[in-house]
Amino acid sequence: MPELPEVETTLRGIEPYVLQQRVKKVIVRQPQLRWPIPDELNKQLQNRIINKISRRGKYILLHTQRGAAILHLGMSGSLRVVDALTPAQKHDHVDICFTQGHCLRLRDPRRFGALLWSETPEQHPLLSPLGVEPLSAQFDASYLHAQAHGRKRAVKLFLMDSHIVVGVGNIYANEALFAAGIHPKTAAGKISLKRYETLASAIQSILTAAIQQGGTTLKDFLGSDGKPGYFKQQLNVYDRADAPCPRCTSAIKLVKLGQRSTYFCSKCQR
DNA sequence: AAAGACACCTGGGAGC
DNA sequence: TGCTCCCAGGTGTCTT
Repeated sequence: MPELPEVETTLRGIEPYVLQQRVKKVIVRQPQLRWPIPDELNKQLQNRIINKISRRGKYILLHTQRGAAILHLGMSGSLRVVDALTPAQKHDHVDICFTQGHCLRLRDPRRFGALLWSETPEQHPLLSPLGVEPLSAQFDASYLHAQAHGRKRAVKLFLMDSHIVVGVGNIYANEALFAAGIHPKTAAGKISLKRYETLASAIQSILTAAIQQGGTTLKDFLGSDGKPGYFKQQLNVYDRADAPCPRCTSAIKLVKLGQRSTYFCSKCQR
């Protein structure tokens, strides 16, 4: 479900309700997410203050003075801030309740998300191998070009590999390659530095624009305020198989790459 | 070392 | 109406 813009939208939405709040208790209704929610989570968070909230890739971190909860929304996860008395609905798996009477509620129908605890989150095995942030200064054409050296895999899969760059999921990988005029099956290692310049800036401008619009709502993504994202209106290729290419009007093609739907214009993307 | 397939899980829509 | 099948915004892990 969420890619980087949706996670960032979620984070910004919940931040005012979470920062500097003291945790009263954690209610776990369904601990079986991608990995079991650790038993110690309530013990670690109870009576502690969330003094910082951050994002690394698609992970959201709720920091306390001595450790952090690590949260991932998977394909279908969402976070809402609700009054603690609001009845939990199906798939509302976890509440992090605060002393002020509200709580942060995690809903995740498919349960591909995760909620973990680490005293040293930056060294956590899920986080430490992650690649660069696409909106950071380290992400540029020469980084991509260097990482791609000698690689034969399709550039789209290369872009979606979180060990290279985080946060670029299926929607934005498709859109960025369209914007850059690069065919998604091109071997990552045979793309020139020049073309990586176009691609890197396309990724950054698309992610930035999507964040500004509150993310992309396909069917069920809602920001923590319950509003959808509006970026879907600007998707040029994603989910538009057979529709006319906005640039040249020829039909958008759909193929599978790494079992993921891949949309592109065979005329505009070479 | 790198690439590819598979796994986890539920719900929605298409087609019959 | 109801069944079956396919698809979905992610990503760690196992196999080649």
